[in-house]
Amino acid sequence: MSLDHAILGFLNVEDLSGYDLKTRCFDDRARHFWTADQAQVYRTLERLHDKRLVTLRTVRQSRKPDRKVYAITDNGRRELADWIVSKPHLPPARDPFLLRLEFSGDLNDETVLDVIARERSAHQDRLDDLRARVSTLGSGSCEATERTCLVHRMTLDGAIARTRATIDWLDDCSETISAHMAQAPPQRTLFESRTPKGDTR
Amino acid sequence: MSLDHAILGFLNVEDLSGYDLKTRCFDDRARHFWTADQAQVYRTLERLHDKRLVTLRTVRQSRKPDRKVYAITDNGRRELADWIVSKPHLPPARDPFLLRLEFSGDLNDETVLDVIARERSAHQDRLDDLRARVSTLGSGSCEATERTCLVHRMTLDGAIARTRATIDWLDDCSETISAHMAQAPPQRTLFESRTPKGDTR
DNA sequence: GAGAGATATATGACAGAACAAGTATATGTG
DNA sequence: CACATATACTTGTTCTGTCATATATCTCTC
Repeated sequence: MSLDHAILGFLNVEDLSGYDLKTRCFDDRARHFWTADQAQVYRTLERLHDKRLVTLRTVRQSRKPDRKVYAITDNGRRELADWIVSKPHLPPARDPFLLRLEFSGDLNDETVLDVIARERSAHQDRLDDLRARVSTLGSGSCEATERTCLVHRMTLDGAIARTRATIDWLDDCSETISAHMAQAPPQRTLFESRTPKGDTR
Repeated sequence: MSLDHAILGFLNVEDLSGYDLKTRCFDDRARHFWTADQAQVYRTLERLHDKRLVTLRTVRQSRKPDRKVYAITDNGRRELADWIVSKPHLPPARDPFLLRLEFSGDLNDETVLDVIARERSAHQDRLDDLRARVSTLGSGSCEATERTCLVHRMTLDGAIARTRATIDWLDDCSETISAHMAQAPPQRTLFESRTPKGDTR
């Protein structure tokens, strides 16, 4: 699965320890398209080592705990390249906000507007973060090859494009509901006043 | 988890069996924002029943297997309403395509263009499906309340907006790489170029 | 010198999700 | 008549991801 290949991908650029992968890669560089927690990273590294896709050397440090530094093998590189060009499969859609929205038909307009506004705010925060990261790119933070730098920039642009589209759509939703409010009479709130239909068990 | 609330949401509209939920709800109506497999649906229904959020009645059918029809309880409705207005949390980003793109710095341009084109095609299929579903909405397929119909339309619009943004961005990526190809000398290929043969991972 | 925080790795327990397969009945198709 | 398909529910297994916690050392600050 993808976490294996994510780790192989980072190791293809440079040798890294589990700690490096967690902090520098997943929490920092890749956080707009993949995340992983520490336990997952360490266990996956073990698995990749068993499969001979990475090698391991222990680096003693003078005044810090030992580091276990992993390096990709030729098998690992082959596995990575095969995966990159393998058949694309879109992950199953799973969007908690659309779920909420779908079921908010019974809520009053003010409540729905508030739910939308809070969702918008979360996406705006994400957008600010993405833009801040793009703005640091030109200024020497990308010391890798030009191509590596280019595709990284592309992933940020992709995340930005989708986030912007989401925010614009949320604004449309707010407008639609506001318009609906203006022309419709104040509504009854169905949620509190449902007729109890169920006997207990 | 969200699946619990998805099921409560559907049951808030009408009583349903596990089979109904799987086929009519998750595979059909909700496939643009949530999916679930059969095992998951049945096990979740059991859990909701244990928690007294739904009730169960068995309906004998003359020439078909019995149906276990579930109905939401007042507790279930309360749980659902609380969840809808609860603090939004954006799910951690997890996009296999961005992962591939990030690590494709070593591939030759033609290969990357092909990977992008195949990804675009998958999104285009999704977009076609979404548009087809929107176009059936006006014509009486939405027999529910006006509000229920409105928010459902909004969820489709949201999925469309994001898919369109993704396709536009993929086109930008293709253009950028084509431009890069035109001006740069033929590149060394660190990876062997691999024939893009489907293989699911 | 006490405590917070960063560096570094590891394990146990568990829930959620995916994948596979099994049971049963009825209908339609070639 | 065999086979596929639709209806309807169930079980087993594995994988993935999350959370909490543990160990150990060093640096910085109050």
